Amino acid sequence: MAQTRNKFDFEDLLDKHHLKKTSPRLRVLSMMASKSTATSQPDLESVMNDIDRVTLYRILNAFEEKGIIHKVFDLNGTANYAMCSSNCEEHHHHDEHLHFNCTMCKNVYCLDDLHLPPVTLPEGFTTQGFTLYANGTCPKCTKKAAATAKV
Amino acid sequence: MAQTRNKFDFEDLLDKHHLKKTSPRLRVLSMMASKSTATSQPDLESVMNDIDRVTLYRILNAFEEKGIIHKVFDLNGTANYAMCSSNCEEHHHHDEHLHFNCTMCKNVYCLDDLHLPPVTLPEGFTTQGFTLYANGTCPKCTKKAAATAKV
DNA sequence: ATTCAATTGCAATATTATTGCATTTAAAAT
DNA sequence: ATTTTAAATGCAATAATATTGCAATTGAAT
Repeated sequence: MAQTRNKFDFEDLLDKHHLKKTSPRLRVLSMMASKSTATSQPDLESVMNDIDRVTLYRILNAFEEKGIIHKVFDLNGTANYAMCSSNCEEHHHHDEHLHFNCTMCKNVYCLDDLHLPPVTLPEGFTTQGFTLYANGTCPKCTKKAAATAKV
Repeated sequence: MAQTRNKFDFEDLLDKHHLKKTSPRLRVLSMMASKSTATSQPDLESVMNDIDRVTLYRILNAFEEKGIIHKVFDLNGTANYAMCSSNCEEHHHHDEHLHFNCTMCKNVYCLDDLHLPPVTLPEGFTTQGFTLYANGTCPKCTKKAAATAKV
């Protein structure tokens, strides 16, 4: 479930990272925070079509560098962005949770609670982090499919 | 280690999938099979710069559809391609192994032997498959780093 | 209120991907 | 072996996506 955040949370967040509180930035933040899934770059663009494409790129990059959001490519290679959980630090993301990519609605769910079982790598490989992806059908689409099947 | 394959293996492979044995296709296959890592689209393009870009796209798509290769996006969102292990079927890939993405050389290693520990998804999610990514330093780059550090 | 630096938006450019079509090539048929 | 046919390639055009430079604007500090 998306955390409930208000305007002031976002302003504080920007302050904390020495970013100016501008309207495009606040809008991007509130859009992302309102959703339970990650938001794809195309979606952001079409919803915020009055914000310049380039500005959007720059906002997303800035947020990512500051550790406010994290970027995750879905299984089709499109970039998706989601708010970082509190323990993300600048330049060092902790998004080692499960990314569930629904093949029907394309949404990417960040399932924070699910942590990965430990994996041992072959000799010589050292790792900074893991990311687990799953693809399949999300609850919403499962329901939808069941509903249409009944008709 | 890359399997040793010869020209005839590739011709058989194409035959099996009712694809004509053309020179561009055979070259793509032999390039991919000669490497122990997946090959990025940019690399393919620059090495095979005499093959038309469009042709390359079409070859890769055809191979992927037939289950000859699989496509994996590295952590920067660039497409990488690797030969499928024998148990890939058309339209249904079995690439549920670990994809190790080296942050130094950018190479993607398909570590087939490493299978994933079972993961239980939250209620409502049904999955078709998992993909585990790791990023870090591969054996080659670790050696390289050690060598330069000594100097 | 004024100043200054950060941020935005626009224009231009670069990179990456897709589509249509004429030409070529591999395989099938004769 | 030659001809025929369908598949595959390469080129040109276009679309979609990403990046860079710069002038105008805006938020925050003075």
